[in-house]
Amino acid sequence: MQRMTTTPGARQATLRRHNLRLVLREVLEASVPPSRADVAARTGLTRATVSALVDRLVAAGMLTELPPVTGRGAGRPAVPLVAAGGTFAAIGLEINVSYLGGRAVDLSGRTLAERLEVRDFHQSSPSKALDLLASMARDMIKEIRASGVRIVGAGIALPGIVDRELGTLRLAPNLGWRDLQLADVLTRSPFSSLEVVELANEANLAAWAEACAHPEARPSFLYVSGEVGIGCGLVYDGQVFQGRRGWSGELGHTTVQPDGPPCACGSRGCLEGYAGRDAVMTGAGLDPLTPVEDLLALLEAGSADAGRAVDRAGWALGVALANAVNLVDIDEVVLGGFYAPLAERLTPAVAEQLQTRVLSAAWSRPRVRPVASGQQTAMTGAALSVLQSLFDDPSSWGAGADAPPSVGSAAAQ
Amino acid sequence: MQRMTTTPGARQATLRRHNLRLVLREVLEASVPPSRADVAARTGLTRATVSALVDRLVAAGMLTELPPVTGRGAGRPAVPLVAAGGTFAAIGLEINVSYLGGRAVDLSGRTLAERLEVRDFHQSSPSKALDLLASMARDMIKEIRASGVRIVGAGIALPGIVDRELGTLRLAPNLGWRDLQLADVLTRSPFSSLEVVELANEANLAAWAEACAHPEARPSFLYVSGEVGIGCGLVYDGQVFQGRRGWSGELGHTTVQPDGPPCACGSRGCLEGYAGRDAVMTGAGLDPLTPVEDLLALLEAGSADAGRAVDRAGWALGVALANAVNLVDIDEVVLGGFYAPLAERLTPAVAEQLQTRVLSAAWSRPRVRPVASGQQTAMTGAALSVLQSLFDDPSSWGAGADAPPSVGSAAAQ
DNA sequence: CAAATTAGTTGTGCGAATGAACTTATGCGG
DNA sequence: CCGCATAAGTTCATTCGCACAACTAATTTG
Repeated sequence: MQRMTTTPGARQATLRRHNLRLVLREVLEASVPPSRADVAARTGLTRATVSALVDRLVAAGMLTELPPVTGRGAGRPAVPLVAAGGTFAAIGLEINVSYLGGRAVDLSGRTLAERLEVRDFHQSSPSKALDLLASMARDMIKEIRASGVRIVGAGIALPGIVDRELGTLRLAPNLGWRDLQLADVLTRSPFSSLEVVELANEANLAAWAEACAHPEARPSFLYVSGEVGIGCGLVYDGQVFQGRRGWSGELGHTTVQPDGPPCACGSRGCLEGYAGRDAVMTGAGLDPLTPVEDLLALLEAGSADAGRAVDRAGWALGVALANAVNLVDIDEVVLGGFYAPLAERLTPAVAEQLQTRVLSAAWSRPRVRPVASGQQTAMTGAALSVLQSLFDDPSSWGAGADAPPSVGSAAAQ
Repeated sequence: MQRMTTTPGARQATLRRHNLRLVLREVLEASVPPSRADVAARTGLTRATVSALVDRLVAAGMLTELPPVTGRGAGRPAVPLVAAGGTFAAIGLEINVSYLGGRAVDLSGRTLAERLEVRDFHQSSPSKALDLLASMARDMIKEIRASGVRIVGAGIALPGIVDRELGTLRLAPNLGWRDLQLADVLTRSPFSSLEVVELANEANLAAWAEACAHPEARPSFLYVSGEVGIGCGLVYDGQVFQGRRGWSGELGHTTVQPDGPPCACGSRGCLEGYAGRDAVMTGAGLDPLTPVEDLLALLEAGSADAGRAVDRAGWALGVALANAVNLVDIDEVVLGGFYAPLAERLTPAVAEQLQTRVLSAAWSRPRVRPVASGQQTAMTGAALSVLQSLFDDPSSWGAGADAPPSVGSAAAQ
């Protein structure tokens, strides 16, 4: 679904780039470490070609050979290939309403560093938050570089509408931020030393992380990120659909009841008014800033208010999601953010609305499940989305040149 | 956003296929017939390479050279290239609730043949309608082949949920059809002689036709097809988003009012109940089968009922579209089907809802406009979508082999 | 009419993948 | 314990598409 403005003519270098990427992906997405021969069989390339490409990727520090496995029948034992750890990493950062943090992730998916600052950022000062974020990033970059890891770049997840082309945060209603030119921030201190710096919507990136949790499956689903605001990310065949300018996924301001209560956005009956964190907490008789655990406790204790608030959220979520599913032909919905811990209670109501309101539900019942990729998913997604630029073109990250004849970094003397 | 299940390894033939397609597209999408040198400049390929590729495409009958244009400054006059007419064509067929028809379209976009049978197919017999469609197709195929044109294939547009993988029409509520195995039909008489036969949703294909109307612009919009049912097609950067199984675009069963009137689909408050053709006609005090012109006349005459019905439709459409726009980051809505003639009256109400309900509307007002690609758009789209398979791989349609040394078909002797 | 300019063609060289033969390393059966 | 079957990985000549540069062709300009 995405094509660059003008596809450039393909030369032979394009061929190699393509196949290099193909081989790298094949290894990274495999459920069990494949050998060169496996990759050759799966891609249709010859063993000779794959071997040459793998050698480049190994030399560039993107893949590693594991010790040969013996005992799998006759023949020379295969050398399994896996993503190399400790050579390339990316930093994912996130500003959210209730926390701010960062995580550095390896090509092999390992977390190399992590920071988290839990604090209320409702109506906060952008410059203070951004300074905090920058110093966190600076700190992590220093730590990681010290251990000899090359940093591909950083991605920043934001809970609002981000114009990825211009580097602007148009609107983050719950942070109280509006029309921020983040492009300047990105050309300053820790970020200016990085090749790739990206902004994106929090929900889109969380969806990315969830998609990467099972790369071999190339899943398709709609990820719903329930926080104070409600965003969503559409994953299609393992790829995230980001939209032309990156504004997709504003599920929270989808209309559930056209004559419903007014919303701060100027519309009426938005999903957020029924299923946003504040609405649910308030409906349950809690302070909006209360942690989810307290709500779970109330539900456990059988509180009628809490039950009603959650049921109403599930109903509204179901209505909004049914609209989305009717529109884009997706059969799985993943509940993330603060919906994840509530999933057991939320799922039946959501599923019921999907069942009655989705036209295709009659022969293909949409599934609903909680997120599988853990906490603070968006910052992981931000890191992974930056690593993607390495997957997409390994040759521009050192896998292009011929492998050096031998020892160490004695090249180009 | 779309990738095949497993991308095959690229060999050198892949390179040529890619560039062949690139050159063909470049010529077809150009707003003014380009020369070989123009194409070279735009693609980044060398003039030599482009020349060789163009020669193949000309030999295969996909491109034609126009007489050299002189008087554009110094230098040897350029030979403009255009899509060749009269060598390749595709057949687009459509079954709709109020008509059934077909259209054969040329590579150059010219209509070579056309058939239309206006009749009421509400709750009709599938086999009768399909027989009629098949005989129409047979007739057109014969006529076109007689004039020496090669037929690439046929596409069939259907007003319902089509499973493109299985070749099944799952549900077409207004035809009264359900779970039809069309795969058999497609392996029978006129269709069995064609290389490409495709099924798709009517709205998706109409969106395709609309997208092809301005190929040089690579437009992005949401096409709304208002008929008895309401479907939509998402066009993104000139490409139609068809969904995994082709079920996308069921806008008509999007919820506008969760506790609204029950719909035949089993849900409540579906858009179709407010803005479907039957609802609008009935609301205006007309018989559902009345032609749109009568409704326009009533509006002209100042009928309060008609005005109210259309306004209500515009409001509901606006609500439903706002949800869609919030979800997918599209800034243009195109009104097609019976909404096209009503567009002048409908647009303000739709635009008003979009303005208040779309979160990004504050800084990027969504545009609303009527369709530009004429009547029975879906069958044109069906033909164009089949031609796409030729654009996508010209080499498999005769542009692969080396150009014959000279005269006629005296090759391979 | 010569010089400048641009379009299109020709021929050489390079690079990436192929394919077949080869080397390496194991299991298995006598 | 040896030799054969088997499979992984490597080597090298071949193939093929594109780049590059030199060339020819056809026009405008002065």
